[in-house]
Amino acid sequence: MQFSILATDFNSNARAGIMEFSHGYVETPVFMPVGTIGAIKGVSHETLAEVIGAQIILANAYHLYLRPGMDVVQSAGGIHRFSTWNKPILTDSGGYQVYSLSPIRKISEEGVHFRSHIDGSPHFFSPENVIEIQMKIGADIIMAFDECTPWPCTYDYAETSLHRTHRWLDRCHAHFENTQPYYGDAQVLAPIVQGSTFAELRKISAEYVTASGMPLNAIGGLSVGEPVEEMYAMTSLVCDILSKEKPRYLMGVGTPANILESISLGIDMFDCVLPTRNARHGLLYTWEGVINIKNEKWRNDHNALDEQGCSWSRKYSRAYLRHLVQSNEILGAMIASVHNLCFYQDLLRVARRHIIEGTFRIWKDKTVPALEQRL
RNA sequence: GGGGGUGCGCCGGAGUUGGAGAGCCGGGCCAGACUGUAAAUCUGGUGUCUCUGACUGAAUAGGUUCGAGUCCUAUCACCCCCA
Repeated sequence: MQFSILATDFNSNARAGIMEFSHGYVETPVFMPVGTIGAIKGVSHETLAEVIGAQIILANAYHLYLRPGMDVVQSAGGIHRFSTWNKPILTDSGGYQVYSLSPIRKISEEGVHFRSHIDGSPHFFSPENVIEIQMKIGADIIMAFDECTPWPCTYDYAETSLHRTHRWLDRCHAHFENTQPYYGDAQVLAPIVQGSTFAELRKISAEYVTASGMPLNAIGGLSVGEPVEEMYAMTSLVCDILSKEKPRYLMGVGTPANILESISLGIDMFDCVLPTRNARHGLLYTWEGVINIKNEKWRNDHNALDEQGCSWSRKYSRAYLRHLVQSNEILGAMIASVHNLCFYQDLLRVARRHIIEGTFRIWKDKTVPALEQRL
């Protein structure tokens, strides 16, 4: 993987760059739509590439491992061939599921025993087999196996978890170095900074991750319920420590405003379920603010969803989308998802342009309040 | 025209052997939540008011009773059967 920084903002830590993978280029800062099971819910790959213009997407090792299973993905020749998405893909390790499926798992030094959320069957994830699974999936970027700590959590818990995550990182690294890619395409392993909202722990973790010398670094364990100020504080602190020459990935973030603020702190990569999940629940993001399309006030609004949006957003009306979402029609979820992903894509594209022009900070300060309006 | 049956919330069900209803379930509707997706999910509201509490309410009008959504009478509406 190659990463080049093309421009840096004058009044913030924002930077614009480009990453090169065996499956293509990715311009940063970038938003990666979340396709947990190898599909962005409700959005075809054609639409994703041609209408939305996504450059890289996420998939999840935990979910693909449980279903359809590694045998299927491997016999297809990896996730790119299996899904027909031939641009870069990042797989999450399942560390987040250790957090979100906490009632049905048990963490030990060796790894995590858990039950399938699908059929209750018992399974075991270790740093080694999670790397193995992700190499078999064949994503361009694979994530270290970590524990995403819940918020709030005690200092002691965060510290214990943090050191275990670091030991797991070393095991991930070792297994990664000793394994050849299954499909001949280069893969990179990304370590994850943890430490909850404790500055001291975040610093230790950022230094540990930096010392591991990997080509792309991630920040995890944020946007799990903590106040946004704490999220920004931790992100800022960690960005100052992580290598400036390497891409920084803030996992699971966030709202449009979160993304712009985090870019200004030095983040290059984002992923979040909000644009797709909220789309299915009727929330649309626009430059003027957030629209709840289910609200009665749109009932007879035959204007376009968003005049500044993509071809779909300019074509379909608010009243029509309200009707579709109201009726629980699949097409409603599809249109809303495409709209939101297009908006996120646009947001990042405009942000990048301002970074290159050196006007990011000013533009960001002016834009964020508008993004947070409710329409 | 005769006989029988049924009437309560926006809708559909359930239920009430004369004994505490603003009240069960589902739907609709109105809002809210959602951040490395166990999520096309979840939560709340949905008679009126001067709203931490009151008031009105079981088709309508009477009646019996300590007490009526429940029993009686009349009227109205709808459904079924006969002519």
